[in-house]
Amino acid sequence: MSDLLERLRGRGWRMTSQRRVVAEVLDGDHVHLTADEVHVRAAAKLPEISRATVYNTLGELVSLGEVIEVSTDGRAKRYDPNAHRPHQHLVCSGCGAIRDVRPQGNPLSDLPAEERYGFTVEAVEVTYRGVCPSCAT
Amino acid sequence: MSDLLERLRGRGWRMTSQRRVVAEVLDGDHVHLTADEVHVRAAAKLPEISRATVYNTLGELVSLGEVIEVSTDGRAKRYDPNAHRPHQHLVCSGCGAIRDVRPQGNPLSDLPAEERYGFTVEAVEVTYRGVCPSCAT
DNA sequence: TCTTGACTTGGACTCTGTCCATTGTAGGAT
DNA sequence: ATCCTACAATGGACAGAGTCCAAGTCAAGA
Repeated sequence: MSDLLERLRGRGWRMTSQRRVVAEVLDGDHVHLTADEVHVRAAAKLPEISRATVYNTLGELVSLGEVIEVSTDGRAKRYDPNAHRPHQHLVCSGCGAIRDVRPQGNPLSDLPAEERYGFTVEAVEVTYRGVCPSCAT
Repeated sequence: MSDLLERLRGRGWRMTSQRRVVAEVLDGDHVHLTADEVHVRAAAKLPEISRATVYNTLGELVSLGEVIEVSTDGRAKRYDPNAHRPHQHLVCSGCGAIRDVRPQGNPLSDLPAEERYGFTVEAVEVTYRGVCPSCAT
């Protein structure tokens, strides 16, 4: 994750302890925290960090393309630091748990022109929905 | 849409003027209203209908599988009455407009077992993101 | 027509997220 | 090493979306 910090510094990001802590909290695979969860974990390391700063920092990371914003359920958005490897999400309808999954040989053939209604299509999102082992009891 | 009302009555739904009005508002193709928009349009026909009833009714229609809940942007959920023909969504990142599109081949190839993390996979959602003609200026 | 349990109402409340004026500080300049 | 200042953090008020609940209403079966 220090390479992330390097990259950000290179882009002219002013490095503050708050931003560093938020970046640290977002490290790892299969991490999909809500802004509030990020705040709680960040505050454990830096108690005086404010909610507004967490929201600001997450928003900046998303704009910079370092973090992906995922809203799978209409509740709180989740933040996925695994932005540099394309992947899809497997979501539990019970508890909302999310796992990253990788596309097989399935390149999501582009939408044919006659189905585009004049849109410029830029991305495709695939979400698998199901029930996780813990919720399946 | 009267066939919808028939189906609901058949399932033991008590038919009230509020429910009828909500069902009418949701009629048509490419309809993806927010709960609030449904409330405004319903209130135009039945002024005393309450927000809570609109939410209740939409929730019931979703449970019954007659309407699909779509949350594409972390803002208000949208309600899609076109639940009986499988389809995908094309969403404008600018204004949030949604169009229904139909799958070409069969992009829903199941997730391979080794990628399921023990989940029971029940559905796949595909969302194309882009910019609509009006926002492309 | 009567009865009753299902439905509706509206207002309070929660959760998520944004805004803004004020205060603090990273990091280049001296 | 210290000073400056533009950029960042703070926290509290605010807003939008949705849920909850106690009380009143009504659809439809007897």
